[in-house]
Amino acid sequence: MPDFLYNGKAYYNPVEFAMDRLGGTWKMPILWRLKDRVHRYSELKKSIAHISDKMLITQLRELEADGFIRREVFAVVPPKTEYSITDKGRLAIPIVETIRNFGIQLMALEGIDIDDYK
Amino acid sequence: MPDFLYNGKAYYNPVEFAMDRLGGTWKMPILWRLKDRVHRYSELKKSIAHISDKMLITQLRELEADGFIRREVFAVVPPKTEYSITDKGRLAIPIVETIRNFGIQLMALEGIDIDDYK
DNA sequence: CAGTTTACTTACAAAAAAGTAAGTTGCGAA
DNA sequence: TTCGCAACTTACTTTTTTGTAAGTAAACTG
Repeated sequence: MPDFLYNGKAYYNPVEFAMDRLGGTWKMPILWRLKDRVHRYSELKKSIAHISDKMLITQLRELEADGFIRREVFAVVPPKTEYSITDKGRLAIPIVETIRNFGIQLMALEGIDIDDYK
Repeated sequence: MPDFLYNGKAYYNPVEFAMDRLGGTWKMPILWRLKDRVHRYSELKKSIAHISDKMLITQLRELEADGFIRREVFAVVPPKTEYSITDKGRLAIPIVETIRNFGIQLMALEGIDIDDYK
């Protein structure tokens, strides 16, 4: 397995490259919400339990920098910002779904109640 | 999205549950090797560039505790230990492959050379 | 009896990710 | 003139993950 550099960072394999973009506690939950419809910042905040402003905004910014989502600001007061998924971001949805289904499968194996996810 | 507890830890969604088991720098590379054949500790060490003894052994232990791999010790000197994937671990392989393919796709989009992974 | 081999183990340090809490902006409403 | 709203921003701390380096065990070899 050869190494490669991207934006000054060394990666050892494609899994690491992918997870550097999709990984962490919050990115996949965000993409999962945006796959169905546009969300305002405050809607994401309400929809994703436990996330703090700091985490929400940093993850949104990183997803935007990676081209997975797009941010549209409206010049109104109080402010309004809408986040939506891009075509590139849509490429990630099947992967998120695969991971999610695997999680549900593992949860079922461990006897964790799954009904909320069906 | 409801929370749930497992082994004293709170999870917010199935993705987090799955990634708690498959995530980190080394677990998927290990499973990816074991999918084809049994490996001795030293073979994994040689095969996975940059991994330290500490990381290799801790990740192997966690994968074993989660039932994804199995460890067989031979009573010989110098020691010999073989690691192999379990049926449960095999369930993870398609997920690893999906993530890996997505990583390759992203790398291609960024103009990173992909030939080594085909 | 010192050296070699393999699979670990341990202590410690560094880096990365995540969390907490408080503050900022601009304007329309009360 | 103060208040509230929505979308951030900042400073700081804690937690988690990863890395580094050195050491151990047990038996066979020369």
